[in-house]
Amino acid sequence: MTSGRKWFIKIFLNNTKHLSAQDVHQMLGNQGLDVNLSTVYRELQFFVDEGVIRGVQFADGVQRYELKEDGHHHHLICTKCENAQDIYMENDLDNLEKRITKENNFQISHHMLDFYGVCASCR
Amino acid sequence: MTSGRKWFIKIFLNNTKHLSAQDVHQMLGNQGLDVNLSTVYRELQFFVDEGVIRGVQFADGVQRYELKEDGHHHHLICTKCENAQDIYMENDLDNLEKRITKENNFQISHHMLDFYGVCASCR
DNA sequence: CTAAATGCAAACGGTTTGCAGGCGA
DNA sequence: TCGCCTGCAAACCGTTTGCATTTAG
Repeated sequence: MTSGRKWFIKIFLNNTKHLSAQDVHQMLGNQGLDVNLSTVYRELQFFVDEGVIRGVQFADGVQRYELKEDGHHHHLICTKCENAQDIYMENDLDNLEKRITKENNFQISHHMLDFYGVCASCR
Repeated sequence: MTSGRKWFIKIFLNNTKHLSAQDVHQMLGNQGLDVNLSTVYRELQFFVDEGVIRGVQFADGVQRYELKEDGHHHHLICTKCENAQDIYMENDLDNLEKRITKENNFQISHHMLDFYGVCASCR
């Protein structure tokens, strides 16, 4: 457990956002920590392998990460300010998944559901 | 309307798949059409601007395209063979969208819903 | 002391762009 | 003819990798 790694955890725990490698790199820089960008990528991969974080993709194709302990949820992505917030749904799409699995003979393991639109503060 | 552009349309009309620029480039090549890759990107952008096709993103971050006239639908993406098929839902998530819009004060314009799993032929 | 973590530079894959020439209307 | 379409090469951006060095346990 190195000092750099400790900072990683702090950044993710203190942040509700969905961070790209560049985001993390910049936030470390803001704290005076001059960590190499490739180290950032390696740390992110490390935490993915450890099951601590998980990658998410929005429409721009950039890889972002979120804490896995936040559980399964979906995103409201503002097309103006680019911010994304999490939303949680009871029962999620369980019934829908069951129906689709049956009707299409396709064994669903998980899904990604993201809503795009304009958030309250951008309207 | 150049000869190359005609081929583009054919490829999309004859194809139910979700094609990346590289896919299209290769398919053109298979037909003996040696179109430059950057031309492919430009054609794709042209058809996006014209409203003929639309970009879609799966988990790998590669930009793919589908015919817009296929209407709104979702995807069943096989994690083994990487193929994606379209599924259509009556009423879609209309009620869900309304509820979320109201509960979160977020004006939803559209959504992306993709299911990941194993398709019939890969099981 | 050893394995893991890091910096650095180079390579990579997908995508975009500037420019010069070619083609369609 | 004129403007759009195209090829080519170079640049770009996010990401990965090899290698030498430093650090933690």
